[in-house]
Amino acid sequence: MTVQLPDETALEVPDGASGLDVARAIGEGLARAALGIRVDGELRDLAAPVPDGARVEIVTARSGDDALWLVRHDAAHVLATAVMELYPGVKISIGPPVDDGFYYDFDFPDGVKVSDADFERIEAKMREHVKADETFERSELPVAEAIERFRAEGQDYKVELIEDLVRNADPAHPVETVSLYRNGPFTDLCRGPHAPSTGRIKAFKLTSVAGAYWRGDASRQMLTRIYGTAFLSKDDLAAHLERLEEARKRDHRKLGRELDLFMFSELSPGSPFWKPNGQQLKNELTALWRDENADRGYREVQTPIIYDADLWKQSGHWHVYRENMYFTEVEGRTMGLKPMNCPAHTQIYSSERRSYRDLPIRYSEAGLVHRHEPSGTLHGLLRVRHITQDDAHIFCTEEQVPEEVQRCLDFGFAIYDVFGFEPRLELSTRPEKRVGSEEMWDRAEAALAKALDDRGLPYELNEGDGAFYGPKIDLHMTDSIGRSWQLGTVQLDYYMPEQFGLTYTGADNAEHRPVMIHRALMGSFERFIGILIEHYAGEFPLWLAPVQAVVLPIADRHNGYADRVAAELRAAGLRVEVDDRGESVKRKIREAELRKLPYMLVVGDQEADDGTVSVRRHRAGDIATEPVATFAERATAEVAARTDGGSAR
RNA sequence: GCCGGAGUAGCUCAGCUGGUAGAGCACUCGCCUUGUAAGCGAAAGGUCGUCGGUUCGAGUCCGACCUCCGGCUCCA
Repeated sequence: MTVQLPDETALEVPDGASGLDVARAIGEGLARAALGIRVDGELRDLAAPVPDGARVEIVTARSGDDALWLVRHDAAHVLATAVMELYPGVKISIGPPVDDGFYYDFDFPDGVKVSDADFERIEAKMREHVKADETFERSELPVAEAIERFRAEGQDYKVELIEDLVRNADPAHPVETVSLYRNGPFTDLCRGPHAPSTGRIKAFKLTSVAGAYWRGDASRQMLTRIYGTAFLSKDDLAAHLERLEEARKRDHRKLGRELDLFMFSELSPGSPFWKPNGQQLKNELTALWRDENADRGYREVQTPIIYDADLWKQSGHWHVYRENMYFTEVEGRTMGLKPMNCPAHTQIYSSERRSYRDLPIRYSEAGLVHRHEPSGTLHGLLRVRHITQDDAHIFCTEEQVPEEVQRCLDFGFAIYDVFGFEPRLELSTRPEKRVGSEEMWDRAEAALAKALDDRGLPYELNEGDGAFYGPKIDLHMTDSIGRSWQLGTVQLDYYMPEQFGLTYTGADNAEHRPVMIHRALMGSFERFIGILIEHYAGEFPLWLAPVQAVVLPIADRHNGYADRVAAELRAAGLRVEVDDRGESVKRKIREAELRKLPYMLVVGDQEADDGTVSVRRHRAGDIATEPVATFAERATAEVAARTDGGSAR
């Protein structure tokens, strides 16, 4: 028979040849290096038979993700092997490879707690199995036998997995057998594939331990998940750990403290305190948002943060969202802090009679909302309870929906472009806890999908993750260590206009129901700034930098001149400090560099005589000695352009 | 909310098996008057997250709670 190789050549191999046979036919060296194969696009064991005419690709350490996937999958099994030996009575569940490594979930016997202090011991045991270079052997077992086997071993989770496999199978292709993989003393229920043997894991490390619900279900058993990572060389592992270390340096929580941007207090968990520097940055961002809103036909409003529960009953929040809201009793009335601005905006809408000629009406609000996020989910600025949204609600006719949604997307991309962000798009559809009719959801979901498709934008379908009142298009960004966060959102809502009885008078002089579009582009200033800090690693573009320049007099006698320079620059609209402490220039520069201040202006006898400043740019070093006015022009132009001035990394 | 870990000076961290707290940097003061990433010296600074327990004695051991960190669930 023949197989197709990636370079389009055909290779003659004996009937029934395995992947290894194919590799051998190409070369002995390749056969030794082979970890697995891709057959017609599917990753398989090296030992798997190859069908006649198949396209076969040999996976080696140089195959990138395929190779990592195999080795990490292997490492997960080796982890389970070690844990089974060290902790008799442990029950195993699942252990897949993931983005940066792998994990395995265990149910340890009562009283056994595993922490990272145990990693050394577990890793040592894992090393033994890697060194032994145990072969991964695949076998197939009839379902009944497999269940019996795992039941006998007390591996209840495996039994449940097999039973579910059988139950959820396509009736046309019932599951009759399951595959097992054995390495050394350990056998696991596993679909595969695996590399030929444990010795192919050239470098691994356990990284963390965490709780994880069995099958991701919060009502079920909490298992212990051990995370690790594995690579094809020690250098790759070292490089990976190095990257993690670098990522930690740009963690917004660390930079927020170091750069004096914000702080937290135990007395108000999940609520940032903006310090002057952080507030300055937030103000600049708000100014950008205001400018852009004004350009696009939005009118800014501000609404109260606390309302009678009646409002929340009418909006649906009371029924669906109460758990996440803060309530208080005042003179016998139940009042709730707003978790969203939408009901408030409907009040303004319905305060007047509206004509079709008025639509679309676009209200924007830097709205302050409070949500009682579960304590375990709070995370710096990225998950807070005190949220300032760059919110807006558009009231329009059904016909106007497509254009308004497009405008929102355009607006979002325009904002993200300022920072060089490339968000990932998601379309989130009807959730389980929802309001409104199925027909309404069909209509709304179709409208959003069409908006994305019309522009050919790639997006992910996130089923069941919509808002309770309507589907949404979300813009996601990742933080410094690769966690994804939702920022912007555009939500289509037919429900709330109905609930609040919103109307407009049409050209036919009859009353009609408007449609509401909820949209936040940055999402919240808190989360957006968190991402921004990590994106810039705290080295903000000039327009955002809380302090844009610091004047550094060389000796006390230059303080007067330094003050005059600062005054001139402030008059030009720049945010300038003078460091007139009796410290050395070296020290002042070092500290300014650590504060990541964009410009340092050194002034001494020479500069005072000539009316100049010696300009040093953060990271770049000395760039010029120029008249104060020239520097002012340089800096104000940079600010006006809202460019990153080359500081983004 | 759930599982695990952690909480010592403003920050980063020491403090062995219980014997009433220590360093560097920062802050304050003094000297130095400085030319592109740390000048020198002195003083000061802590209810060891909170509350309770064990003990002659608790930063250290035990319990509860709070907050933070890593995940899980959740993220309207």
